[in-house]
Amino acid sequence: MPNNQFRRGELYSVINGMASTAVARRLQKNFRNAGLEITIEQWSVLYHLWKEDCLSQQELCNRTFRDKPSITRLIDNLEKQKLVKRMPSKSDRRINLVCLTDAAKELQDLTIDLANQTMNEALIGVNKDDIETVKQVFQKVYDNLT
Amino acid sequence: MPNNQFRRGELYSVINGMASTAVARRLQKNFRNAGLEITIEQWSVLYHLWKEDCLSQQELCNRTFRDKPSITRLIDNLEKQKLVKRMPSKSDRRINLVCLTDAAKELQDLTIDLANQTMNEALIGVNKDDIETVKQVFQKVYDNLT
DNA sequence: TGAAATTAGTTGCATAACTAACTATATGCC
DNA sequence: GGCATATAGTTAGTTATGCAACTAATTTCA
Repeated sequence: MPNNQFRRGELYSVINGMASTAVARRLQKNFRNAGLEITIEQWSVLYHLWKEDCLSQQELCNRTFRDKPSITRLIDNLEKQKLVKRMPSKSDRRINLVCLTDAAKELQDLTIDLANQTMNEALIGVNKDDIETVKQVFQKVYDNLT
Repeated sequence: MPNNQFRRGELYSVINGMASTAVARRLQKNFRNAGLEITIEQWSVLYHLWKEDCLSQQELCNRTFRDKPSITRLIDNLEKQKLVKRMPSKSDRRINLVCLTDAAKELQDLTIDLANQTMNEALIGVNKDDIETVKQVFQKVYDNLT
């Protein structure tokens, strides 16, 4: 199990996503403790659908930074759990629109609360300017590489 | 495929490790282009062994922030590729010491160069103080959650 | 109009992650 | 000494990721 032997100055740890996986693990645990059976990856898809329902799979790829096979399988699993439904687009028969079910709509408030709580726990003692800096660095890194 | 539609101010994207996975993907690609068949996960294990050879699996868990089954399988795969060898510890028969082979030692310089190059590409236009801030925030988040 | 190229999505294969349950060895303590 | 507990590592099952190759529908353009 991970412990606290991380040493400051270890840039390669950034590659391994140390902090973000710690957040992800905690959020997953908080979902489980609340009796929710969704994974954080599934939740991240739902999150974008709550903001805008019935997106194409390609649009979900763009918004969640995943490739197409990943989205295909996440949607497969979400469909099995009856949280989303694939609807063929009327204007372009190549496209599946992914739409929320009522069951998924009911998860929105609770899970977003849990996510906010988790982020608050994670960010105790971190000041707002530094959070802004992290976001800007992430954006820059992402832009540099894509 | 991920594109550049990320919007600033989207904290949940941090959860998904957007930037660190972009770095990981790029490093993986750079390995492949150099004809190296190792994954970045395998490389992260080798990286710690280059700093200190013949660590126990538990110690590799601690240093790479992975759980025990993950390390078991990474070592399985590294052993298949003849890059490490499990050696039973003489003082404690529960322990496997994971030691580098000569083949692995030869990978050190090239792969660390590739990693440095990748980090440099990723960090173009990011100033040193901001990198320090990111590392400190990561450390704080990690400490908060563990 | 019709062939070539592009776009949306799926499938197969390999690697890796997490959880839970397991074996084997070592340690603590009465 | 011997039982309870802790530690090191493995195995099984599910989910997720990355890549390459694939099908089907749409667009481009000669």
